[in-house]
Amino acid sequence: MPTRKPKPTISDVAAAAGASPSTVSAALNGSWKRRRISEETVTRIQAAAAQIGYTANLQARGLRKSRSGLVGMILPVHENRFFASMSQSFEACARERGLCPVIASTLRDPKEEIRTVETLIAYAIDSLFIAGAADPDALSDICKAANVQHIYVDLPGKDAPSVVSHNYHGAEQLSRVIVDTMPTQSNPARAKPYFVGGLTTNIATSLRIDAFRTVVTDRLGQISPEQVIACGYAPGQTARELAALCDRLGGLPAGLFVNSLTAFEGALSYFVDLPPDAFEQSVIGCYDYDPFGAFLQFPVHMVRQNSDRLIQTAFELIDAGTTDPVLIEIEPDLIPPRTIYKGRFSEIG
Amino acid sequence: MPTRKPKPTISDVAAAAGASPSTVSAALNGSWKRRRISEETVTRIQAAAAQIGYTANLQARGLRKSRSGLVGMILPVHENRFFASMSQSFEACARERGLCPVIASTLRDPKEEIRTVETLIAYAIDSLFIAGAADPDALSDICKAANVQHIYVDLPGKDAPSVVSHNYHGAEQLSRVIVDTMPTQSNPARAKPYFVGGLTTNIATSLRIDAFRTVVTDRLGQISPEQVIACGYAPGQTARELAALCDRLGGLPAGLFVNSLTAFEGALSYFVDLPPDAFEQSVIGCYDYDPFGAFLQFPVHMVRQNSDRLIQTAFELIDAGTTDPVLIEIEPDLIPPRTIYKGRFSEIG
DNA sequence: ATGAAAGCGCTAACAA
DNA sequence: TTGTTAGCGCTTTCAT
Repeated sequence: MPTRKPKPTISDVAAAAGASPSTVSAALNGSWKRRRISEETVTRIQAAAAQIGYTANLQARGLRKSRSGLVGMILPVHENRFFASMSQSFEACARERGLCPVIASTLRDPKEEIRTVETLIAYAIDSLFIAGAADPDALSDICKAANVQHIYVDLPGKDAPSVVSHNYHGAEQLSRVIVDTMPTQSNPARAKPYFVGGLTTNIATSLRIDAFRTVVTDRLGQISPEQVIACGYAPGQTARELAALCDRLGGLPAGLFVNSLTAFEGALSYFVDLPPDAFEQSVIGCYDYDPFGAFLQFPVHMVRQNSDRLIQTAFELIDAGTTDPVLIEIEPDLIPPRTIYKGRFSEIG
Repeated sequence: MPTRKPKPTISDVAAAAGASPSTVSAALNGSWKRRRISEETVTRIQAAAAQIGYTANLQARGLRKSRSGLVGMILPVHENRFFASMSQSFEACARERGLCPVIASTLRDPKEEIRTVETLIAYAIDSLFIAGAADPDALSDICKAANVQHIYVDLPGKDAPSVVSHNYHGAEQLSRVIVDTMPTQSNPARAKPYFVGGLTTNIATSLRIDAFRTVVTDRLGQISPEQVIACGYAPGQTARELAALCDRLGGLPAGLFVNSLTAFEGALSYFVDLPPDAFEQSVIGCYDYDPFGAFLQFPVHMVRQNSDRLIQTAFELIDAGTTDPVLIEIEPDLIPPRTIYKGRFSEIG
């Protein structure tokens, strides 16, 4: 077992460079311009630091400055292309600003959300981005109590700024393309479009349902409550609900609006057992985009939220110190079936 | 603008409970059992703490104990179902241990990897999990210099324990199913199987290529170098290479082994422009699994790495303080086309 | 059974 | 132009 050599500290550098700790501190963190320290000393100190392999202890710095340099984001799941894109954008924006991103998934569990936010605050994060929380407003309360700057992305909240997709518009477009291209069904039970997935307590979901209802009523004259199945996000649950529905109808409905990728994943696990021609009499759409989802066995219309703009705009608000509950809505895009969207990382991977 | 009320500290609690800071500290972090503090004082202190809404400053604690309670993981990209699953498993394991996970993506850029690891170390992470690094061994050096416990997941490294998928086995199975089910092609140019994606400098890729070569040679008698196109992970690049290949061959090859989901995504963006019958004379496989990829327009054989077991095993090694470069290989699973694997989160989403 | 005091590594006044 | 000092909030001997 090799002897643990302790990490060099600022005073080691001071000793090596023949300067005082505070001078070293200033020389190393850039604040030396304000402090009239000779450029020569600075170079000497930097050399010494490099020489002995000094790197700052960011915990200590954070403690002293009461700014940690950490930015937090919470989201429901990593295994979801939409949230994964949010993470990717979030990281890029955080890095640009010299901040260290901390991303936590909370599985849509309100208790877990609260625990996680408290933990992040305990680490003195400078700001928090909230995506897809089950109980957004509870989180706001915690942040306000702790005086932590925070912002909602993806879902609007009160008491803090929000940058969200224009859920109504997106769902309206998706509903229209579904309703307008639905094949005519010989079986009248299957002639109606259905909405499946999500939770009515989720604001995004409820806006999307509104849009779906309006479009359906507008185009078809009426809609019945059973056409909206907000059975949550869990794939397993969606699979079961869909199976039950198709059982009742005698096949897939002519139109299916799947709300969220996780629900869609559940739908897939049901679809897998269907014969290939089962999809011929249906048109399917999914709110949220996944490149693989775009090339399934049957065509799928998808709505792509612009995670880059969502996150970038949110960062700009945070940078500006915005704290009042403005609401900015970003237009999502309707992506036709069999279209692979080329993201900003398509030359990296 | 409301007055900033500073977060209550341990001495605020001390004052409120009529005790000393050190007693409060002990009472609150559980170390009071060792310190013979009366149960009554403990309850009194806990009450006071709850009363004034005290929560520990984890930065300060970390500084003092030189253990932050943070565990880091680096990976190439979030927008990849395999790595997203790793994140999900990593979070769960970290939380179980009362640790706070910090996940960073480094876009397969060696410089970025190093910068990121240095940042994580500067935040005094207790340990680091390395997944899919472009230059794994450079990271080991940094960790060792800083005395940070670390482990490789997904790719083996030297100088530290590794828990990886059995890449050879996985690729062998995938190659076999491809070669054995390849349709006979009228056009001899298209009769051979191809490997596309990844980098030969990546150990996982090179093992998979070995397996592919061996299987092809074994079954078909020979293999030529041009059958292996290790053009990196970027979707755009894979798309271009594939387009060029199909141009040369006059269509898709009879067998295609796509190495990694990002490469597969690139392949898709080429496939999208092909007529539906273009896939009839080919069998396609992808190393790594994606639920949507499992139900594409054409059947896809996929290899699913067991991220849960990968991460769990790695955590056990870390828990045990293992520091020598053991290599543990976890068997991946071959997933037949049109099979949706039900993960542990299928009832959550 | 509890408290006093020192110090983790850093930065920000304030002196010099 | 640089050094000295105090202190961020916490834990940990060591006294009491």
